[in-house]
Amino acid sequence: MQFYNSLNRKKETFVPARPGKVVMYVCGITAYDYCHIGHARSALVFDVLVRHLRYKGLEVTFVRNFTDIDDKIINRANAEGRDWREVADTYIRAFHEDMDRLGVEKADHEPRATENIQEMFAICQKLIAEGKAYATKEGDVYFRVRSYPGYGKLSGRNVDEMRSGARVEPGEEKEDPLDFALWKSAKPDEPFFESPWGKGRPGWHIECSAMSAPYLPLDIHGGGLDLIFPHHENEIAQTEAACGCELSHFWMHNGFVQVDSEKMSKSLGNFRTIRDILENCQPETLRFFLLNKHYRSPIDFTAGSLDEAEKALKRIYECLMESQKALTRAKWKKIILKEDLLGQLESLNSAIEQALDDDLNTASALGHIFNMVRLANRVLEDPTLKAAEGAKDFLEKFLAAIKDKSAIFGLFAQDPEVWLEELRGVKMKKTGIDLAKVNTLLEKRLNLKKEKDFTGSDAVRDELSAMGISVRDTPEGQKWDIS
RNA sequence: GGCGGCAUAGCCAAGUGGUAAGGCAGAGGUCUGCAAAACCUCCAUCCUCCAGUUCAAAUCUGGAUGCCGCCUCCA
Repeated sequence: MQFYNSLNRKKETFVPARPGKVVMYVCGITAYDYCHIGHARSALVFDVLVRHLRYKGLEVTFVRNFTDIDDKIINRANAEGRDWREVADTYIRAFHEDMDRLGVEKADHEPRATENIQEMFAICQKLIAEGKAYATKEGDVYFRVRSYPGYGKLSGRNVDEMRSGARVEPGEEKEDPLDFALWKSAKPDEPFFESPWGKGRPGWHIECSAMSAPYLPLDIHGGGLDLIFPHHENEIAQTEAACGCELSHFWMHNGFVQVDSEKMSKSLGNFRTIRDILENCQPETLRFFLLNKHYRSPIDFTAGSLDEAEKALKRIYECLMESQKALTRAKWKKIILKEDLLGQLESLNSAIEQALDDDLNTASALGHIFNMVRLANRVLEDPTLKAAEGAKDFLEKFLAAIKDKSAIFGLFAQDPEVWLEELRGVKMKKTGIDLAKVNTLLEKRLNLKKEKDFTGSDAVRDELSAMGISVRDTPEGQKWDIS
């Protein structure tokens, strides 16, 4: 297995520190608003990573934190006249709801910043004692950036060339503009914790250092691309300066989701929340869309992108349904198959695993799923082949392979009929089509067809078509779909 | 100004040294009363451009152009 390690900017063979065991920490959300599609991507990418590692037989300890004290949470609480704790709780709950719907598994540990205040004190005190941090008269604690020689190794920055910290807020007493806050003194009316330096609250970066402390050293640390600087850089500095060990051997960062080729931002007003999107599509469609591209590439969310994902997924579910149906056959014929179907299936199956082993290439892996589907469709299409014992064997193995892989992707796991029915419901809701009217027309068409009045039945079909309904005739009768 | 990333068909998207996966859309065929779905066939002699390395490059190197991200809160 190899993954791209942001730390060295190249793919490296993944070897966990302890054989067979992986410790993975991913930066979770700051709980001040509903999650958007970008949060969904990050969660999904690392969800699939964990699933894949487990699939490979590794014992994974997965930690994903919550930031539940922060300026934005406080601002939101003030604006709504609520307690900040209540705001954080609300959005943490919402996070879990959204993630459940998307099929993102819970982390093994989901620490909250406010539950780890003592650990933050411990880190601060150790750093101060060793001269790597200092407290000011106001009760702020700053990290002495120049005391840590490795500063900038993740983001590829040079301390002497950085002008980032050149900004010093009024009232700050930094020794060096580069220094960043570990602990912030509380302004009047702000929530606070009693600390060795007076009333205050944690700086953002120290939270993750405290929450990851019980699990060190980490094999993989993940998060969004934007967190590389300053968040992850600072996290490395604090933790490594305090513990003297490596924070994480691998750093993995997921790319951004853009909306109509623009960055999602509050100011542009183009935020798309998960719950908003799921009003009009199945969770699995969003999941498929986000996994159908390599995790490090930027992904552009546009009006049509979910429709495309939906059609692609439907292709797979229809194939699964037909395969299941074909297997209900009672008698199978002894026919020698000309083609080595099982061999092809097997090589596709291993190609999927290889793709995931190579920097979690879900896009490539899903491509191979479609190749499997094509293979199965070919069997299903040929009446002779379909009845052969070899086909039975193939279809059983095909369904087993899909089921096996669905544990990694978190896709294709539902009952095909249920999923397709749901899809119809979603489309019905979206288009506002009247089910009763559709059924009336379908019945009318059926009767006309029985009377061989094809002109009449075609007229009804046109009428349905105008409504956005496509009808097809199958051995089991009329089937319809919203196009 | 500093650091980094990306550029593959109408669209989405894999491929990082051996001659272009997959999805959507499109064309023809099989099937069908006609359709639809499915299947079969076709759809990039070429991967932004220029130069170089190599027997061989979309893939490596240098340069150009374009787009994007980070450097301030951010998944």
